Amino acid sequence: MNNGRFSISMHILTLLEKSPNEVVSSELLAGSININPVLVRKEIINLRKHGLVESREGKSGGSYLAKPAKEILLSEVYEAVRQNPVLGQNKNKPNPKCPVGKQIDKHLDNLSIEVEEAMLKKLGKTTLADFSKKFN
Amino acid sequence: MNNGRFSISMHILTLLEKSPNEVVSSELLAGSININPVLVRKEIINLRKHGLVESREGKSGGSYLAKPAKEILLSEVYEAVRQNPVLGQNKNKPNPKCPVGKQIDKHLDNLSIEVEEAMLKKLGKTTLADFSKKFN
DNA sequence: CTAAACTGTAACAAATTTTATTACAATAAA
DNA sequence: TTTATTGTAATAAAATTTGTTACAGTTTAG
Repeated sequence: MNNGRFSISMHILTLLEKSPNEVVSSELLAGSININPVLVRKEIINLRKHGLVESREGKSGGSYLAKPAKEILLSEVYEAVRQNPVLGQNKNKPNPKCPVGKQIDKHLDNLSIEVEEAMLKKLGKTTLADFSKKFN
Repeated sequence: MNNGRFSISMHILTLLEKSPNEVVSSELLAGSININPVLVRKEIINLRKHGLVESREGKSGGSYLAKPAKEILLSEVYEAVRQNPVLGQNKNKPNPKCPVGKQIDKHLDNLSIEVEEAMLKKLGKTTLADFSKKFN
């Protein structure tokens, strides 16, 4: 669940990267992403918690990158927004009386972890700076 | 969106693998997964469309694997249930007047494709038979 | 030193998506 | 020819995500 958060975070981070030495307001970010400023602020709280951005309150407040874009790996962004295993998970508990039902969650979790490792390895090869460079 | 389908499909396929030379009803599958039989049937329709299972209608009907478990790659299962890019996607159109907003969807899509390739490569190394062997 | 422009946060509402339920025609075996 | 089962549609309920409103707290600019 909760898809779309990676996109939103990447959008925020890219905009911040494009505004060095500036403090960007949630309103401005929301205008580019086209979502509600409150959602932006919530997402920023999360990014801050993971050490990717910093914010300043009060008038002419806003956010900025907590470290150089070259040092922000996209795998860090993924990990910051990650909530569930990539391969999903059962919401209902499978039947424990069934030999398959009894164990499937564990095996699917293991599989998900392996797949996630492969993803993170791939994402870890790109930095925010690399990503940002793609924009003309 | 729609997570949980990979788990459900894997559960179905594992149960079918564990019942060779048998035809398994949606009711029985639903009982192990602990979801509604109609959902199982819908998921089976999808798996059938992708050539992974076959079904028989009428009394003592049900489903069975369309080919040996050794020939079913978990990447095929993923592709069968795949609906959206792994990294998610924006629901709102970003602001086209913003240089970042204008291009971000394209760049995120490209990134998602690369990441998905890494995932599929990993998943392609395991067959349904391998997965099923993990169950005692 | 006060008004203005922000962030942080909570509470709630709306929209969307997922999951469940009910119902029944069609099919095929017993 | 009755019974168990799939296929499928329609609808309802539940869960999740997204949006909105409101406002206290903070900081800076004038």
